[in-house]
This record gives sequence, C-alpha cells and structure tokens, in this order.
Amino acid sequence: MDGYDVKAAQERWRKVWDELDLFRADDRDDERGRRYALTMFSYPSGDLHMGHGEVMALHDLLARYWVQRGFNVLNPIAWDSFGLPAENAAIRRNEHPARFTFDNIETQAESLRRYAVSFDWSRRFHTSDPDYYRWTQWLFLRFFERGMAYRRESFVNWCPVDQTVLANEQVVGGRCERCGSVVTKRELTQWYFKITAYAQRLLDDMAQLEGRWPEPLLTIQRNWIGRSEGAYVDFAVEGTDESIRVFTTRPDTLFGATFLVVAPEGGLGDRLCTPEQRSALQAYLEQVKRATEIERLSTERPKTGVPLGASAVNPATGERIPIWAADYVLADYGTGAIMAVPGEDQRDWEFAAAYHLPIVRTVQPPEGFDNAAYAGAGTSINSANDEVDLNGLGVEAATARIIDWLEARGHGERTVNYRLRDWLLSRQRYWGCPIPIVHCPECGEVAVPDDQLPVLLPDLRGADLAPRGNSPLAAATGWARTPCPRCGGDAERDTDTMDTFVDSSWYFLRYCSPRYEDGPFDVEAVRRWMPVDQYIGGIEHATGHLLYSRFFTKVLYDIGMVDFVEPFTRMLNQGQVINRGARMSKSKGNGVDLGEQLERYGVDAVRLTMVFAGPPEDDVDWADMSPAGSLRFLQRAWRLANDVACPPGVDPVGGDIGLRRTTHHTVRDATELIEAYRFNVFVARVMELVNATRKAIDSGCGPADPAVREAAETVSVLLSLVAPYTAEEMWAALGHDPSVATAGWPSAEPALLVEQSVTCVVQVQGKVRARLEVPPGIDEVRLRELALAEPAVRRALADRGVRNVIVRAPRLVNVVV
RNA sequence: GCCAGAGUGGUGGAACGGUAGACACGCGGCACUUAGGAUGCCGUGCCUGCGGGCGUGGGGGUUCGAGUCCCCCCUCUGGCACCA
Repeated sequence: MDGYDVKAAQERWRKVWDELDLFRADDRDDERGRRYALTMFSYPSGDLHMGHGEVMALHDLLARYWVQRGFNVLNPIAWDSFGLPAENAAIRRNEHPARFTFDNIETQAESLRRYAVSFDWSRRFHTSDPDYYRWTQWLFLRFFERGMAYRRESFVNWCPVDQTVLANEQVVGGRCERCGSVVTKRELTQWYFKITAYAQRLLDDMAQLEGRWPEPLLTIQRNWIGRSEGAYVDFAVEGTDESIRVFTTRPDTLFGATFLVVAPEGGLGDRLCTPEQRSALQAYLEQVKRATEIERLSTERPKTGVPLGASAVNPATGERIPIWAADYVLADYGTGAIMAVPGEDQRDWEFAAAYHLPIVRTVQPPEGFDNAAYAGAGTSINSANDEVDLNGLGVEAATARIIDWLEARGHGERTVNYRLRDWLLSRQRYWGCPIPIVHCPECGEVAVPDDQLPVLLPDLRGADLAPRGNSPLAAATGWARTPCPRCGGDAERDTDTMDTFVDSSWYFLRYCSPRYEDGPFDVEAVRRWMPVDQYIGGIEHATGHLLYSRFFTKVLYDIGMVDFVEPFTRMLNQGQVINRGARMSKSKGNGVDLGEQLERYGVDAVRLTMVFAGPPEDDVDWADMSPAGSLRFLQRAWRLANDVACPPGVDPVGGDIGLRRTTHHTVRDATELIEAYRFNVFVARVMELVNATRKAIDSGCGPADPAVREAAETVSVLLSLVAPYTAEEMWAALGHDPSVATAGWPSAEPALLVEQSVTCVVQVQGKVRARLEVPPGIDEVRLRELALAEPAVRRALADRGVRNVIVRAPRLVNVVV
C-alpha cells in the first residue's frame, strides 16, 4: 500500500463534485453571512500557465475556507475575451477571432475544473458576448452623458506594429507593453474617459484601503496620480493682450525666472511665434515628432529648443524675458508651459547653459551644478520688489507669501496639479466593444439610443482584420453607414472599439446578477454582494485595471447605481512564478508548463507547492520548489486516514490527551494563520499535526485511539482548502460521505489549549544558560528560585554577584550581573 | 535621480521586543528490502580543547534582553522618471 492513485482520484471526485454542485452562491437572504471572493478573470490567450496555478491556489484556499466557515460565498469566474491576441491569431489563421477565443475559453474552463477551483460555474460569462458588451456600451453612454467620456485631438502613443493607439498605462519604458515595439507619437482624435476629474477622490478614498490593500500597491497608485501643490503664474506677452500661464511647484523662485519654455506641440508655440521664427519652429516640431518615445525619455539627451522670438514679462521683477519652445516641456502636464529658473532647476540650468540664457541665483545652486560655469554665468539676486520681499524666508514661507501676492495682484493663483492623464480608450482594432456613437455632419456626436443597443460587431474575419492604421470597422462600410438617431440624415458610426480595460472595469458587478437583462446589473444583487471582500491578482494591474475599476465605481456612485465608493475591500497581490531566478520566457528556455507539472505530480501537489512556497506576495522560484516533496506529504497524510482503526462517530473525549492537545492547537493556529494570509505557515502546522499523528500511531497510543481519528479528520478538513482531492480521499477512507469541502471548520476546545507545562528559558546577561519545565501558573518568586538554583546558571555566574533578575513568568528569567 | 519594499543555514522559508533557524527541500546515517528514486527512524547553522565560543548585509544606538525598534551606510528588487 504505497498511496492512492492520484489520477483516478481526480477523475472520480470531479464527477462527484459536479453532481453535488457544492459552490453555488445563494442569492436568497438567510442567516448566513455573505462573502465575495474574487480572482482576476482570465484572458483566453491559451491554456492556463504557472501564474494561474499560483493565483488560483491562493484564491481558492480563502474561498474554500469561507465555505467551511459556513458563509454563503460568491466565487465566480468569467473571461476577458476581447483583445488583440485573438485578433492577431484570427489574421494568421484566416478565421474569426471568436473561434480562437471560444476554443481557449473551453480549454481554460476545463483546466480550472480539473484544478478544482471552487467556482460557481452558473455565473460564467465572457465580455465579447453581446449580452455583456451591450451593457459596456450602455455604461459608456452614461459616462458620455455626464461629460466623463469625450473626444479630443492630441498626440497619442502609437504602436507601429499593432497599428493602434496605446494608453499611457500600456507604454512601458517607451515600448508597447504587449509587443515590445518602440512607441511613436501620432496626432489623432480619440475618445477619453475623464479620470482626471476623479484624481483627488482616487487619492482621498485610499484612506479606507489603508491596511487592507498592500502598501506597495497603494504607493504605486499614489505616485501614478502624482499630486503636486503649487501655483499658476501668468506672464504677460509683450506687445499683445495675451498672457502665458505656467504651473510651478516653486513659485518662491519666481524672481529667478529668466525665460519661459512652452511645449513645441501644444499649439501654444504656434500662437506665440513671430513670423521670423515660424519656419524654425516648424522644423523643430518635425524633429520632435520623429523622435521616439525612448529617445525622448532619455535624460542623458542634450536639451534642444528654438526661440519663438516673443518675450514675456516676469511679474515679480518686471523684466523682459524670452520665450522658447523645447521638448523637455510636456504639452499634457500642467499648462504645457513653464517658467525656467536656471538658478534653481537642473533641467532649466542645462537648457540655459546650452543656449547661453541668463542664469541668476535665488536661494542656492541646485546640487551637482558646474560651479565654475554657474559662478561665471549667474548673479545673485535680491528676491524682492516694492511690494513683496522673500529674502530670508524658508521655501514654505516664501511660497505662501509670493502666492498671496500673485493672487492679490491677479498674476496667478494657488493650485494643485496631477500627473494622472485622462484614460484614452479608443482602439483602432476589430475585436473589442464598439463605441456606441454616431457621427452626424449635422448633429455631431450622437449617442446610439439605449433601446438600439448593443451595437453589434459586423462579421469580419481573416484578412479584413489586418491593421491599416484606421479601424477595421471603417472598412465595413455597410455597417458603418447609418442614419443619425437624432435627425435621420446620413451618418457614420464611430469605427473604433474600446480598450479592453473598459470591459474589465465592471465585470465584478456583473457577477452579482450575470443574466440580468434590464441593466448592467441588478442594483439589489449588487447591494447584496458588493463590495468584494477579497480580490487577488497581480500588482502589474496597479495603474491599469485596479485604478480604472476604482474610477468606474466612483462614477457609478455619483450616478446613484451603487452605494459604495471602493469596489474591493481587501486586496492581495500574489508574487510571480519564476524559474531559475528569472521570469519564464521562450528566449531564456526556462519555461515550465503547468499542464506537465499537473500530469507529473497531480493537482493537489502542485497547489500545495504553490501555497507552501512562502508568503503569498513573494515570487516563487519553481526551481527551488519540490512538488515531489508535496506529493510525498499528501500520500503520508492519506495513509494516516487509512491507518485509523477507530470507527466513525466515536467521541474523542477519552482519547490520547497529548495528541488531542496538538490537534486543537493546530486548529486554533490554522484559523489565525489563514485570517492573516500566512498560508505557508498554515501548511507547516498541518504538516506538524500529520507528523504527530504518525508518531501516535506507530509509537504512541496506536491506531485505535479516538484521538487518532480526530486528528486524521482534522487533517482532512484543513487540507481540503489546499488539496481537495486528497482531502476527499481521506474523508471517504474515514468513513464519511462527500464532501469534505462542506464538512465545516473545526473549532478548538479551550480546555485542550491550556498548557500543562511550559519551557522556561533562563538567561544570564541575555544568553540562554538553562531551560526549565515549569507549570504555566508558576509564581515569579518560585521561578526565580528555580532559575538561580540551576547548575548551568551558577556556573555562568561564577562568583559574580547578581545585580538584577528579570522574571517574565512562566517563559523567561534573565539574570543580570 | 526620486519613492516604496527587502537582506536570516547549502536552498525555500519560521520566529507577540524574550529558546534564532519551526515546517520543508537537499544531504549524511540506520532499519525494512532481491532491489529502491518506496516507507519509517536518527542526524544536519558555523567553530570547538565538549566547558563553551560565534552567528540574522555592515557600523552605531535604545533595552535586563534586538532578526524584530531608532540613526547612518552597503546591496538587491519593484514603481516613477525632463511631471516644472
């Protein structure tokens, strides 16, 4: 009898579980508490990989724990099924993207069932289903009505390979996040969500996530939103009625502003430019556009720019200062214009040095400045005029004073700026949710009426989908041409589709009522289940999906559709599964196939390995793991159940007290450890219980003792969270009906948690010299006597006198000499 | 450069300010075996004169007592990066 047949068990229990239908969430109200466990839904680009193996093992542990605790648990799954991989595959194979998508969904669904994740399969859906994207469109229109979705022309990130625009969040290090090609800029009219309107609320509401979301995740979001406090300052343009508004975080350096710089592409440069400089600006603009994002991002690159010929007036000094255009100033941050203070700012200093512009010192030279050049170029100035004097003030006080003055004189105002940009949602691709807008020559942008939703995708496939720089939908002229819903005249549909992050910004709401037909979700069902109690997924979604979902939730709150402002109460970012110190990749040849691991060790051993590897948020290096060891442990646990010689139903009271104590301590610890997400330590405790039970059977109370049965049953229930097949095998071997998954969480008997004796450590000068077994209730005086009487303590003391004795009964005595 | 987080045996990792290294992997030994990559048992931080000494990246500090708290430094990982 070596162990059980893992594969046969997987076959057997899957059928039993399907029949029992164990994990269906109950929409009816009852006395049970409710829990909503969410894992990031899957993108169907192939079969499940090792990353899925980890996240699903962790997610399911908690979901199954809640089931065992008796909660009514919602644990749904769906597919994020629009997107580029399906479209690219369709082009390659000359077929419809739906084909690739649905094949992969079926493959993944089958794998997830085999992996024994406790999903409520009745709620399954996918985002490319018209029954789903109809409501994505409906939600878009609600945003549109409120001015939260709008169209504008601007320079956008363009991926030359995928032939589509990218959101800022999808540009990583100047490259397309998906295909890795170097991103360029294009001027296009595109749809945006006005997420910037929610910047402050996205920051403020983090207060309720503090301590519940991982700190690194909150930090990333905070930095991404990038709040900075400062002021707008208006500079009059000489010889015109115009003025240029700049944003600065250091208005206290205004006296040192010796020139202005505007972004070349914002239109501002064009307006200010004198006729003589126009051709120079044009040439510069061309040069800037050619530069790739990577070149532009390089801080090593020397500063470039052109003078616009115009001048402005520094409101503090009254001095005439030149206006330049340079690409180190960004069009879409602040006002697209800055006041340059080369005596204070490294970048301005570099620019001034390159073009021999005046430099004056206000407070102190920025760090790392070329002092010789600085001293020669600059003159120290007096930061004061007839009305305001900043001399001798610290940054804070000077800032406050100058802003007060600017506001009083109408030269500017206090303000806050955010790094966050609006969310560009248009994509020039086919396999996405169509934007439900009609462009009418008479009426402009007209919403498709709600009762005409969904705007269905036309049936395109193969070559028709090939990227041409505009949307494939534009080629479907029969589809695009449509009467204007308002005036009935000839009009055109919007031919872009939405970023798939739109689809995923509300899917967790759809789960609450997945077949609802009168809206995106049943408000009552959402009230019942939301917000999500536990969300698990990768931290790579920090500035994308997680931020967008928070934004969507807030807009829905403002519309009055939900009564909470944060969708995910608790968040866990699991680490990645790597191999031999690096992310798995084809080029490195270090890929590990989940299916192969499952084939070799079985589902339970792989799940156990993932959970036991370490803290859930740490990366798992598969090369350091031992799924074979996990399998050995599971077989060991299983043998326990088979060795039990005490019949079911026998009262454990009267069983071996030592083993019973271990069992009940394990139960108490297990509960605390799971609540604290210390899953790896939880597994270690279960291992200890298995070891103790083995010992009891072989060289202790023997297999017929009721305590052995109690221990084995406890192991079975605890293991059901991680190794559902093994747990079920054990449960059956112990003479119970399935399923152990709903057997109920054990509770620790307080009487069995009381220690009989504890080990007291006796230290001399903080070093351990002896250990004593003492009763837990021992009094301090007695313990002190025992400790001082220990031979090892006396030896360590030698003839030195005792100065002090710290007694922390019953665990510790420290003798100080 | 700025902002986070982390440095513990050969390895993954444990440790309410109170026994450093739980639990595993690996390794060594023993038992059972025709055999074992099965199973069970024992051992396993380093040094040692077997009394003990040294050990949580380095250096200081607080404390009766520091892996844990504070300060400085080093290294690594992640995020942002010409954001004014």
